[in-house]
Parts: sequence; C-alpha cells; structure tokens
Amino acid sequence: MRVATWNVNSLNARMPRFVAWLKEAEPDVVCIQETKLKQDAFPYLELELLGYESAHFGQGQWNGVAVISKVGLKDPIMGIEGGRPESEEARAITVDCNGVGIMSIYVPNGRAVDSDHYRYKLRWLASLRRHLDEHFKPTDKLIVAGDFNIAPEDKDVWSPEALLGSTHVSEPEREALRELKGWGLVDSFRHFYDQDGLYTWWDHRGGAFHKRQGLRIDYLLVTEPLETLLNWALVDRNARKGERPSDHAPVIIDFSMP
DNA sequence: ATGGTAGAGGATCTA
Repeated sequence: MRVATWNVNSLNARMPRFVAWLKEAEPDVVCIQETKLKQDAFPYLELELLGYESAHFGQGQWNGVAVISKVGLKDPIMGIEGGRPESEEARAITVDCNGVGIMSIYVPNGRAVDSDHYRYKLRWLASLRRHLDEHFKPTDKLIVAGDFNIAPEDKDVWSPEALLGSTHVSEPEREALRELKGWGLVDSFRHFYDQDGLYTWWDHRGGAFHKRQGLRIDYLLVTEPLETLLNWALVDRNARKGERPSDHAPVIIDFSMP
C-alpha cells in the first residue's frame, strides 16, 4: 500500500500536474492539503475516473484538506473538534482506508512567534492529540500525514541561523510535535534517512528551491504496527520542478499489508 | 536593503 501527502497550494491551480503525478507515482492513497476549494467544488468525478474515491473537508479561499483512495474509503470525520466542523477551519479530515486510519492535516502556520496565530497553532496541536485519544489507539494502524508547519530538528532546515526566532523551528512548536509523537507515532521518513539537507518545502520567493533553501515540514507519522511494515519512503523533488509547481513536494511511503 | 512569488479574488490576505 502506497500512501502520499502533498500540500498542493490550490488543487484548482495544480490539477493538471496533480493528475499527471497520480499516473506516475501510482499512490493508493493521497492526503491533500490546501485544496482552497469549497466543499462541493472538489473534483470528485475527475478523480473517480482515475479510480479514486474522495473525502473532502473544504472551506473555500483558504485551507481545505482531503483524502483520495483506490483501496476503499469510509467513515469520514471532518475536523478535530468533536463533530462541529462548521465552527472550525478546514484543517483535518480522518478516514478509514482498507483498515488503516488515515488523517490529512494542515497545521496552522503560526505566522510569528508569540502571535495570536502562533498560540492557535499550539492549541490546535493539543486538540489533534485529543482527537487521536478519542478515535484511535497506538496499537491501531494509523497514519497522520500532512503539512505540519514544524521542522522537527535543526537538520530539517537549510540554515538554523537564518531561521532563528522564526516559527516552524521554535522550541514550543517542536515540543508540541514531540508530545504528539509521544502518543505513539514515528516519522516514517526518518525511519529510513538520518541525514540533513532533505526538505519538502521551498519558498516560491527568491529562487529558494534552486538555492536548496528548504524545510522538512511535511511528513507521514505512523503507529508502530505500520512502522514494522514499511518498505521505503521518499520526497518527490521532481514535483517541485518545472511549470507552476506547488511550493511543497509530495512525500510517499510504501508498506506491505499482511 | 523587510526584498521576493504564488494563489484567491477582485483590495488585500495568506503563506
């Protein structure tokens, strides 16, 4: 089973590349972030023709998360606030794909350390952990995938010095991520790779991609029963090249289902 | 030197 996560930064703008990438990467499940689409504007039919069922938690101008699956998709839960999705931003959706719990999440950016939005980011991460407690056990097969907007360690950023005092690298954010992992999740990419210089996001501005100035802020956290089944993981940097790329590259994992 | 680009939407806001 092959599961990917990709912040597409507008599915409308990315659809031509997204469809081409599906045919090339052949994922069974994709966790999408930043669809920037209203609930009913999701391209359900076009993706169905490619063999995917879809569940979308849309908002419109901003945010929006979805899961698409070739291996079954049921029991969607919109949001993490306990059944009142109309009162929260469209940043999380939970589904079951072939007996594997799948979450597509888009963690708030944080904007500036100690801002209201930064405090919202930390609260949101605490809510996510409560959502896990409510719906899953660490012994379940579960993948929490998406744009976390946190670089876990200094080796996940191109220059810790340049980013000193910024969001994405602050200690409270990293501590909140460790708390989440402490529930019973491991970073599937780090299961295979230990080195620095491996990123998933590069700013559109200033030619950051070509200067290798990136951050690793997109990942797939998995429970132990899935970690033992992992075959490989990669960042698809090719998707960040060429015409009209998202500022994020997809991350893909592959594991053997018993 | 607080720059630069992309997307949504139709002036700025978000990232």
